[in-house]
Amino acid sequence: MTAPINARSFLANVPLFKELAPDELDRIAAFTQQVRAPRSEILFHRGDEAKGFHIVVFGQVKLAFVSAHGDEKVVDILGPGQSFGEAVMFMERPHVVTAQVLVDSLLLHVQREAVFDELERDPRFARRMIAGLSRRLHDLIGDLEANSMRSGTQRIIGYLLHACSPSSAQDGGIEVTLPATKGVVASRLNLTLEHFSRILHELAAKGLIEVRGRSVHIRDVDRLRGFDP
Amino acid sequence: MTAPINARSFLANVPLFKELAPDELDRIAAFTQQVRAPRSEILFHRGDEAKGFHIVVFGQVKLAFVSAHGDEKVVDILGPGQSFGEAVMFMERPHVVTAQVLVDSLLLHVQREAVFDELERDPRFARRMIAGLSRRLHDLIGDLEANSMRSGTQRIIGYLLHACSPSSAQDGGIEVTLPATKGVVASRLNLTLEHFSRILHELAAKGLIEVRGRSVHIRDVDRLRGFDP
DNA sequence: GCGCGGATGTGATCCAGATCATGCAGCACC
DNA sequence: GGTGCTGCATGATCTGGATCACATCCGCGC
Repeated sequence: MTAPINARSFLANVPLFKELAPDELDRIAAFTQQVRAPRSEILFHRGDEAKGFHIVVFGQVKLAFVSAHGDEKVVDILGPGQSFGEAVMFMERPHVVTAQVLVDSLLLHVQREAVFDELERDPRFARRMIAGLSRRLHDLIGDLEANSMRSGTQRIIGYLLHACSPSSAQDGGIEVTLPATKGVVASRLNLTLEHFSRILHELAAKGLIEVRGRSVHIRDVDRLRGFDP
Repeated sequence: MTAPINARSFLANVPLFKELAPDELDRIAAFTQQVRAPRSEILFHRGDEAKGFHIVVFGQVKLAFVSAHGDEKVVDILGPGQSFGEAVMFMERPHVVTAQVLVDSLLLHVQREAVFDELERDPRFARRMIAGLSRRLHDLIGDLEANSMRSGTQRIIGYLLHACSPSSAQDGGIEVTLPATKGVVASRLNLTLEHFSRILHELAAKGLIEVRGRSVHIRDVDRLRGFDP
């Protein structure tokens, strides 16, 4: 299902490919295919070969470890503009996580060859790629720190604060909407759904937040930030 | 304490710089300085500016999170040939971990500028850098998985097996030497020293390993691998 | 060979968070 | 207006691993 024309215009808006010359974009587009995936579809499993990497155009994808026993731990929840699978593609290794689509989505799949070729040609592209990997690495270290040095409550607070950081600091508080079901977010934070639920209610009981379905209202950002110690 | 001549010959043997042309090596060397650091010296703290990245020539360095309360969690233990600090350098962000020297060491410090310049010039170098970052990312995801999906015992077994994987599979078993004190290794595995000690003794009690100081003798690799479930 | 400090072993106890079990609310689909 | 699903809350209980508190061991300088 290759559709170079459409893919091209999407590509042009992905951070990674912005400012590429038209001919470069054409070459990339030639190796790119659109992937429509309905909710709950699995894009790849751990162990599958990585022939390229994915970009989310619209929709939502989760990356997760899945144990032999079926229980899973969500590594990340990805939305429009975000990409995944690059690292594993560069190493020419099988995927280490499983990617599952959370809501009906459109993705682009860029083949390895296109990226490798472009790296040879355009140092700016290489820089962009390096920047992307570095950012990922940085975020991952942040998660590692959170998981090993902070309590569940602290992780949730951190997550809420992070999720709302660029948003308008209205003085009536801030509204944060969880990107996925509570179960998925809980797992992303390395918590069980039950524990997540309890902590949310505890924070609500202390007047720090209000929860209505997936939307969390933070009454006072600073008070939430300076909580618990 | 810049010493281009010596640094050059070290650089030539670092995986990252292997196969670079002599003039490229010269340019890098011009921006590289040797750093001698005695045991327990801190190379940088979380929050310090990252002006470049480090390579271990000989010796050993640990990277760790340090909480306000003084307790730490070791992220990695690095030996000769390994480098660290690249990701943070590329993002032009302060360090997120603290680096402390474990035994008297010699390091190289390569300045940002040298790397950025070289990236422009040599796509092979960019590829090498990308490969390095990808590997790091991959390993980190492995740690994340271990910490969130495996028990302490499983993490220790995994660590032992990984540490001996390329070594000679003598049929009398394999000898693994812990790279640092048990306290440091324990923290690396996200365990307390006490817990680590107990698990080691438990494994020894089951006849799977023998521990004598820092050296661990694995009687039967396959039996160790297929333990616990 | 003595004393000292860092690195360990071991027991007793504690606790955050997981598990198990159950109820229930929405919401789509006959 | 059931009937079945998926998502969520909440109570009761369990447990891996952390903490605290000592006792040791071992190398090293003097």
